[in-house]
Amino acid sequence: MYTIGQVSEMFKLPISTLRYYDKEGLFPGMERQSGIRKFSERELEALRVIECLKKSGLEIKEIKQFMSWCVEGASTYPDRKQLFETRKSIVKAEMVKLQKTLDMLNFKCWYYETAIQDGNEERLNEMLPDKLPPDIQKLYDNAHK
Amino acid sequence: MYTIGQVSEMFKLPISTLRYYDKEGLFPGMERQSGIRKFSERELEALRVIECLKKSGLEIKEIKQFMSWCVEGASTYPDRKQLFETRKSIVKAEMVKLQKTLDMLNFKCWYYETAIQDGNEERLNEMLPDKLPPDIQKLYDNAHK
DNA sequence: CCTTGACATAAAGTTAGGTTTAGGAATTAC
DNA sequence: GTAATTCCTAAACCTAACTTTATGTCAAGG
Repeated sequence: MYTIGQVSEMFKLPISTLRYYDKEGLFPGMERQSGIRKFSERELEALRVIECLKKSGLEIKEIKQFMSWCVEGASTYPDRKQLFETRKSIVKAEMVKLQKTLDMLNFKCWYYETAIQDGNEERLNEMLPDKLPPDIQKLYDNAHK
Repeated sequence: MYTIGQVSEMFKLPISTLRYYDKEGLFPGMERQSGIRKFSERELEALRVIECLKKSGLEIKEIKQFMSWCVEGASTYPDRKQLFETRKSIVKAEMVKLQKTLDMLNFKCWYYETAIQDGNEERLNEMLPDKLPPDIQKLYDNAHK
C-alpha cells in the first residue's frame, strides 16, 4: 500500500494530478484510512493504463468509462477489448503521421545544413521541388505529399 | 495566389485558424489586396512547416520566432537548423514512448481476448506478472518497465 | 439597386486538463 | 508536547489554441 506522496514520486506526477484523477473517478473503489488514500497494486496498474490511454488520445471521461467497465465485471470484456483495439489503430495512425513529421524535420535539417555551407539558398531553390539528391527527395516527397 | 477560403480547403483547416495564425505572426510579410489576404507558395510552405513544428510539440510563439528568423536572413541559418535538430530528437523520443504505448495496447488486447475465451481473469492472474507466453511477456515487460 | 457570399476585424467565449489557494486535520520527528 | 510534514477538500484560477460573435466592407449576379 502506498500514500499519494509515494505514488507521486514513483510516477513523477504531481500529487494534485493524482487527486484530480481520483476526483474524476479514475480510481473507483480506492481504499482510504481515516480519509487518507491508500494506493494498492490495483491503483498502480490503473495509473499505467491511464497513462497509456491518455497517450493514445483518450479523454479523461472516456478513461472513467473504462474504469467503470472494470468494476462491472466479465460482461464488459468485449467493450474493453474493443476500446483497446480502437486505440491501437489510432496510435498506429499517429505513428505514421509522426514519421511524416520526422521526414520533414530531417529534410529541413539537411536544407539548413546545405544553406549554411553555401551561405545562401540559391542552389537549394534550383534543386526544389524535384531535383534533390535521391535520399533527400524521398524525405521531401513524403513530407509534402 | 490563393484566398483564405482556398487554403482552408487545401489544408482542411478552419478559416478562423488561418486568421489566428496570421494574427500570431506566423505569416510575416503576407501580401494583401485591399485588405484581403493573398496566400502564395511561400505561405503554403510556411503552413506545412507550422503543421510539422506543431506536431513536434512546439508552441505557436516559438513557431513565430522561427518565422522571424526566416525574415532575418542567412545569419539565422544555424538557429533554424538547431531548432529542427532539437525537434527531431524530441519527435524520436515521442516515437519511442508511442511504441511503449502500443506495446501496452497490444498486451491489453491479448489480455481481454484471453479473458473473453476463459470467461474470467483467473488464469490470467496466475500468469501475471512473469509467466506469460514469451511474445506477450515482451509486450508486458516493455509496457511496465 | 439590392441581395448573396466571401472576405475583414476586435473582442469575448470555450475546452481540457490540470494547478493553486485557503483552511484544516492528522501523523511523525525530536 | 510541540514543530514540521503530509495529508484532506472545495473552489477558484490558469493556459494554449482555437472558435464564436458582432459588426462591417466589397465584388458579382439577377
